[in-house]
Amino acid sequence: MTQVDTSPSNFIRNIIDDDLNTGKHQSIQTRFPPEPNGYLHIGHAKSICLNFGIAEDYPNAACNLRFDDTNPLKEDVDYVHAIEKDVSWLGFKWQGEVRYSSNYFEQLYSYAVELIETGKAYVCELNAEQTREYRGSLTSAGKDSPFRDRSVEENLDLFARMRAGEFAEGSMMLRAKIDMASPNMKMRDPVIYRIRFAHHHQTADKWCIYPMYDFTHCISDAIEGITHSLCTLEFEDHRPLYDWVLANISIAAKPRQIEFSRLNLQYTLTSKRKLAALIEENIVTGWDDPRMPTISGMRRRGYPAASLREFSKRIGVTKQENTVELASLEACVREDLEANGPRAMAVLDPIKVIITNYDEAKSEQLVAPCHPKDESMGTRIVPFSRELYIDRADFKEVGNKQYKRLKLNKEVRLRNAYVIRADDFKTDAEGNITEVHCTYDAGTLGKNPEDGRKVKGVIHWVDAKTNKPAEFRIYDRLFLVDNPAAEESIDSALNAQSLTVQKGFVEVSLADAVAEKAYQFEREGYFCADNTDSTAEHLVFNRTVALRATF
RNA sequence: UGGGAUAUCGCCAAGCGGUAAGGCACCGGGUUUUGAUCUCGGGAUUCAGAGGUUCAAAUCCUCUUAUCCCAGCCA
Repeated sequence: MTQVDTSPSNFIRNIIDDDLNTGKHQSIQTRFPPEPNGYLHIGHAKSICLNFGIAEDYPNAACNLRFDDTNPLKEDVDYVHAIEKDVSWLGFKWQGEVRYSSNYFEQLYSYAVELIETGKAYVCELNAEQTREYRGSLTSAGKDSPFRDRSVEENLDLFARMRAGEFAEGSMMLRAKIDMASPNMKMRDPVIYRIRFAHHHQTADKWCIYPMYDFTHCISDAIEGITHSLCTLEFEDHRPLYDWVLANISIAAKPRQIEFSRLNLQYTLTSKRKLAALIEENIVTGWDDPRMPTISGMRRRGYPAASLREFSKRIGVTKQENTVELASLEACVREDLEANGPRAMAVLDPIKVIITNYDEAKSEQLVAPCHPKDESMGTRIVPFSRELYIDRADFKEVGNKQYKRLKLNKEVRLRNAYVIRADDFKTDAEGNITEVHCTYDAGTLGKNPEDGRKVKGVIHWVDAKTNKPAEFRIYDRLFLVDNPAAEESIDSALNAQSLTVQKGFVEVSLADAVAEKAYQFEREGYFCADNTDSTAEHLVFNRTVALRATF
């Protein structure tokens, strides 16, 4: 028996192993640092699982949740709460209190002053357009700002007055004095403070200057004792700056930034900005629309947190650009739901079945297992009587050999009940089937026909008397193209059929279905009651994912 | 010659000089009161390409090619 390997291996964990083995670090500290400017999505789930996963797997390791809130214009406390909820729901616990970069504004300011004092930062008055011109291009060097050689005293004075609110937004900025000719654009005297007369969700109106990401992140990491600062590939060019800041201020800690590739998922958008646009344009109903790749959307859709963790584990962590197939995610969802979803029956597109040889006054309380393999899930009562509903797709007057369902004059098994034979059917004026008349074999409950007849097909059904009406929301991918991010106009790539609604019935045991709790509606797929719209009076079920279909 | 990164099966991904793991997808067989599940079996003579070093190379060296990222007072 080989041991089940639960902790994944990847190049980052290899680095950590080395750092532990060589004694560089005694324990590991990571952080998950979202900006509270939107909801978390599947891409964040990868990062969360990486950072918190490391914290869980290494001795004395921990992971902080830190809001990188240095741009008050884009942020909101509502996002803070939603993000906390999503991380918790995914099953992770952050160390101590939630952190905010804004907690460190005062220290950040002091370090900026230090940089000025050592001649490594200066107040620049170039406007935005001039700044861009002076920066040069990818293939040509930039040129020094005319304000670059101000005296320390003047810089100190100006910076203090920037903080005091004496200057207009955009009129001044603090820049690190590095190298305007650096081949790395990020090192061409990057802006480290800008003026913003904006209300901040954490610090209110205390500040009118805000530090930039590159200055803030590395220092926040150092303050928190982060050993490994994990971020995505687009920050590779920022690493020299990250190290430069820490090397040029009086802080001892030297966290290491390591970059990994972000997750791309087929047919889905993983950009907060673009997801926000979908909401803006009413293409979806909100961040938690079940079609959204957000954690809250997937939760509402019925994806188990464990399946998202499993997915993160399976896709791995590398520096390679990647686009993961949707099938890979869905396989994780199905695997979890197959094991954990109690079975039930629901008919999404009903037609009536009348069992002509079944007593009108009679009704039975059939007992059905909640799971075909897991007896611990128990059983449920499924009422059976003369009139039932089956799915429209499960009856045909004539069907070929491949069609294993109900055909005229043929038999089929009603799941958890009897074998029936279709004798007749009725249609409406348009020729649509409205009723199927059947006879049942009373000797086939819980056993095969005694004469040895083979009945191949099995179809699901609900009792016409005791059922509960329900709305079913069937979801499909939001986009027709596998890389919607590459589209210049999203609208033409939209899948008009991303949501279809069906009205049908569920078995009575589902009357009090709890929101987000997964069920397998046999032969239909995995469903859960909608956490927003489902009520006892009006049941609404979301199809989380269909069953695998192999015919 | 701006800089930085990446190239292993359709999609992910192990591999770290000793002769190509695994998952998803796919294709076959079996079981089954879910066309589900489960189960058994199949698949890279080959690691972007070309040279080179070595008894031995996906792993080391050289060159080439392709792709991604960087010119916000966003993160």
